[in-house]
Amino acid sequence: MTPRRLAYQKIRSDVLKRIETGEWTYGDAIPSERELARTYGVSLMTARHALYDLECDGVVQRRRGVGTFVAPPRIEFNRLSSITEQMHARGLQTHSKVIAFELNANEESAIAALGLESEEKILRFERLRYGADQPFAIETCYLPLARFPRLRREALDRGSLFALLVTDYKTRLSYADEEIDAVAATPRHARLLNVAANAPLLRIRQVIHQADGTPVLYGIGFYRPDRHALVTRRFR
Amino acid sequence: MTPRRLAYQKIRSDVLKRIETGEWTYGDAIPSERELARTYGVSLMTARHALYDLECDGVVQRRRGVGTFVAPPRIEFNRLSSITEQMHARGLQTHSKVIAFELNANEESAIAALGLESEEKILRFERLRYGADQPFAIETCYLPLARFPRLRREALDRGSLFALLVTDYKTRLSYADEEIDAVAATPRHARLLNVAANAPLLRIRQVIHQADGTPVLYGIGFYRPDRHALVTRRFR
DNA sequence: AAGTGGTCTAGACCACGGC
DNA sequence: CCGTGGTCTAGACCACTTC
Repeated sequence: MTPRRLAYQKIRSDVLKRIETGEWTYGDAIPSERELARTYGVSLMTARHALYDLECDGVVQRRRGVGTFVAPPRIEFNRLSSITEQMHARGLQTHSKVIAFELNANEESAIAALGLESEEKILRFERLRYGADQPFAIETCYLPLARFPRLRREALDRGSLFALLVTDYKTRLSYADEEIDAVAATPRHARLLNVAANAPLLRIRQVIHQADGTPVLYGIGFYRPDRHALVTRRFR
Repeated sequence: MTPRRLAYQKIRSDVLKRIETGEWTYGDAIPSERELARTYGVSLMTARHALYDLECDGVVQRRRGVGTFVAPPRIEFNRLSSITEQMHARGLQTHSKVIAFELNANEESAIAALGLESEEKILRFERLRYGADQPFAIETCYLPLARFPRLRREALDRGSLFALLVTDYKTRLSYADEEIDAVAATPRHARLLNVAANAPLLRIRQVIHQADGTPVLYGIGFYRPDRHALVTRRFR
């Protein structure tokens, strides 16, 4: 349970919940500032604070003289999200198989990407990822062992790595720098992904940072281009 | 008619100006809420409002118990820019060779991407792009002829397509939706790009929109992954 | 202890939109 | 006209950081 001691956060999350559950949907008017202030027994400024935050987050649109309305659902571009989250958002099932797990890896590229000293221990694991029961990606992750002790292989089998980092290790994920290119499948990759040898694969290398800027994860993923295309929007 | 300056906006823009002129730079403390309130003769809440807005815009960082500071300059990621612009920013020379130019193309994918009727005329051209005198990409562009009449082959040889669209046709470029994957080089691509047949290539398909949302350009690019990687930053 | 940002009150008046 | 959001006041107390 999360402590809800702040009045404006209480209002904020209550409104958010009603929108998320579909009780209020796109275009619906939500209670006015004065009404919220009255029902929650707070001052106008406090009710405003809640609505202002929701407007900044794009959840809500306010029109002077008219009211406050649920904003149209946003399409999130360029968002850092895990495969599990992406697939789930589209209503697709995923699962993974951990095919390698090593407590003391030693790879220069990972050490450099994570900004570590060469003596530090690194956790390395490799997962074969499935969507609709077909393998579509191989991902290798490197994490500093000191930051994530007791991370066990079994935990990875069960669920989302992102969820694990956030809940079990209190990681505040912030951003990822990514480099995307194309490579030919090695015989091993070809076998695991069920494609021809030398078939083109999309390769994404990423360093994920937490809120304070510290790198927490270095990942290399190889994706079957027929099953996973990267979609982005760029602005001028 | 002079729009009356609201107190919090006045504070906001004054602070912004001092940052833009370099009077206050990255890391500097800016006056506290109470100090701003006093010097502008407004209440605390009003000074707070100004600082809160600046924080939302990422101009300023606030730290409880410490103060408010100028935020580090933001790096613009995921910006829509042409190859010419990207290369130029890194101090690299590029040139292109137009290897196809067709006034009345008829390709379903392009017509659909541009949201046109099937009878409309489409301009199609293909360019082989060089960086440091080595070919690294083949790009095919489709544009609605009605929007860009008199676009001549010679103009493309000379300079940047983006510059042409902006200056000669008053196009206000706004955003691009892109789809990125990997494909094997066709024999023709392999020959032009000087790679082995079936070598992996990065493929980027994009629809560029102008400010009013109208699609103005559909492009397919094939990139040698050893000479051109895509770099992005994604935020949580 | 002093100073900072964070939350909150109980009002006020203004600007706007719809009826 | 009434109800809406937008701005603003003059205080209050709390939580946090630094000295």
